[in-house]
Amino acid sequence: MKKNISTQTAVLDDQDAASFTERFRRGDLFSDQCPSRDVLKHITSRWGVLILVALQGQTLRFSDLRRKIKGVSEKMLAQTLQALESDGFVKRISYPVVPPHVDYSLSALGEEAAQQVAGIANWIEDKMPEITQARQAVAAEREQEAAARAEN
Amino acid sequence: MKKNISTQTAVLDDQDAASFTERFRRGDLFSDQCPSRDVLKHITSRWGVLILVALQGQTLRFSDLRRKIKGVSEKMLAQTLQALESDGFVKRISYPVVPPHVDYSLSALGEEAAQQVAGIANWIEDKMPEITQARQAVAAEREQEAAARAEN
DNA sequence: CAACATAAATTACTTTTAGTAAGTACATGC
DNA sequence: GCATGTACTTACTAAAAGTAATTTATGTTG
Repeated sequence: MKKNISTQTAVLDDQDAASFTERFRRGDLFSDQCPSRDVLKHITSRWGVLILVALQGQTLRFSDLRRKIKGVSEKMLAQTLQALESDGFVKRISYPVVPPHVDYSLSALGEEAAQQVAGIANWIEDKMPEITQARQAVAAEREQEAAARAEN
Repeated sequence: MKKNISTQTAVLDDQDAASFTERFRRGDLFSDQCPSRDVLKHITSRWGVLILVALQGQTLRFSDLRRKIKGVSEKMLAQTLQALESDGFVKRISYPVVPPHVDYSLSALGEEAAQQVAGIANWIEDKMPEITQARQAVAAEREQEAAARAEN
């Protein structure tokens, strides 16, 4: 933490400190250091989104998830599941058998989060043709500009 | 691409190749290599979410965004804006004046995307107290388990 | 007239994160 | 006694993000 030099800044910092807890109790994603940023990070992480959508309304084993979410490594799957578990979105139930058997499912909070990210996921899948078209249009524009710059 | 050894796998690969375009025309986020994965990456990237929400319904300059989104570096802001522009979500208008003036706003497609991510953003901010509680509960559980393991 | 400020980047460099491949534990079937 | 299946973990490498200084062109200040 920064040391205060003048009395005035000290007072200002104290006001900040007083509102700090209150400001972060309800999340504020535009604020640096707000814990909600970590939650956003976990939920919207590359594999977090897909895990949440995959587990919506169903229980799956580790290997099921690995098969369903094409391209995820065991390391990242385990890591992301642990992050989501820490946030209370994912429930992990381990049966002490050999070979191991571990079930993953969503908590009530996790199902809510999953609905939100499913919104994005479905929107992207739906609009993918439009997006592809838009990407090509932007790329074409850029080429034209590049050609115009080359003439000078 | 893998070389086919038997005729049978060749046929299977041809089927895959035939359906490849069709399978990816509409996005499939669970498929590896589907272009929709890149779009998801851009939209749900650490700063992508915040940029989309910040630009919802309004035009902002580069420096406005930098001020609004606390903690973003100039490099990452520029980089993420470029990615979102490539996907056709963000419109960039540069006025050739000194000092430079560049306006950023959302396209129709971008506004739709922003609505989706705003859903997550608002949900997190709303539920942050609950999430904080859940996290503490999970942390407490883990400590208990750790203590139980230590007894053995 | 030289120094400085300004907005929007970009570049070089460091640190953090993600990806890859191999290893671990233990019972069961061949 | 060696391969198999499951859910991880670990060591290493590649990629991405963070940090700080530099760029560009011009108008204002001293």
